[in-house]
Amino acid sequence: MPELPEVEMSKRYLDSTSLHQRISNVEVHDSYVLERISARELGRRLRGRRFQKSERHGKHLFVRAGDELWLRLHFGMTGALEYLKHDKVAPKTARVIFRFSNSCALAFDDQRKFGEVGLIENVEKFLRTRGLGPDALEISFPGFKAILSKHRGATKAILLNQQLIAGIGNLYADEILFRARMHPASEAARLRDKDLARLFRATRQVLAKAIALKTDFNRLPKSWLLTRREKRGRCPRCGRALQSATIGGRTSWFCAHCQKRI
DNA sequence: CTAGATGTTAAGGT
DNA sequence: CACCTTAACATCTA
Repeated sequence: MPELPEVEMSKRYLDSTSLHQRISNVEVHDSYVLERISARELGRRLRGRRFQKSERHGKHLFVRAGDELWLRLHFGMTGALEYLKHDKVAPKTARVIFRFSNSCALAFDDQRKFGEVGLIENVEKFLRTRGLGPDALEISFPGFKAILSKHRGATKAILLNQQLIAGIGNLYADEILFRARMHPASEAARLRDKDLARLFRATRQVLAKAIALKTDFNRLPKSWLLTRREKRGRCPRCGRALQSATIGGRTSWFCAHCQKRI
């Protein structure tokens, strides 16, 4: 479930496993995930280089491999990284494998192939071109407020719009709205300062807590909606049945009693 | 067998 | 222009 917290975990995983090793080869097992680059070119540009550091923005991960050379990873719906120690065999759905000269490797695994692997020259330029908004954990309250109040539409749709705020996906958006006790369909432009402050606090709290718990769903607090986000799920706060509705094109789960429409 | 699933984008409508 | 909905992508599971 690669939303901001999961991508942050992938960043830390990559940082702790895959830096400073000489890239000896790049195997592309399915070029469907390659973005604007051929398998041959990807290998040609990366071979002989080392991953130096990584940066995350929203759901994107950038790995520096040289001057003006960054690997860009997006995890789509099912993307994940797996470090393969000493020729350990890659998972069947590994789409790209970065082989290191120490016989270890980093696999980009992606069952559903909605992920993206590409090379870019400049992170800032990429963010601009892609039109991504500020990272959900970097944005300030004034910035958050400005974005929400300037746009019409359901609050949840704004939270999900990567061009406005980058990193929040469908699951965490539901949790954020639950913690802020706000109905997902509340008109964003109508939120008052105290509502915005609540929503901002919930955003930071949910994302930070998810990271602190290493995005392990089994360890999420019992008070969270996420663990009950399913048919016949009940509100952890009041015990009433949760409802689902399509908002912003995605399925939303919420408690109609605790989350009032503003 | 069918519907739906964590992400993104294009197309068409209001 | 700003917003909405729907469909599409690939693949698995309930």
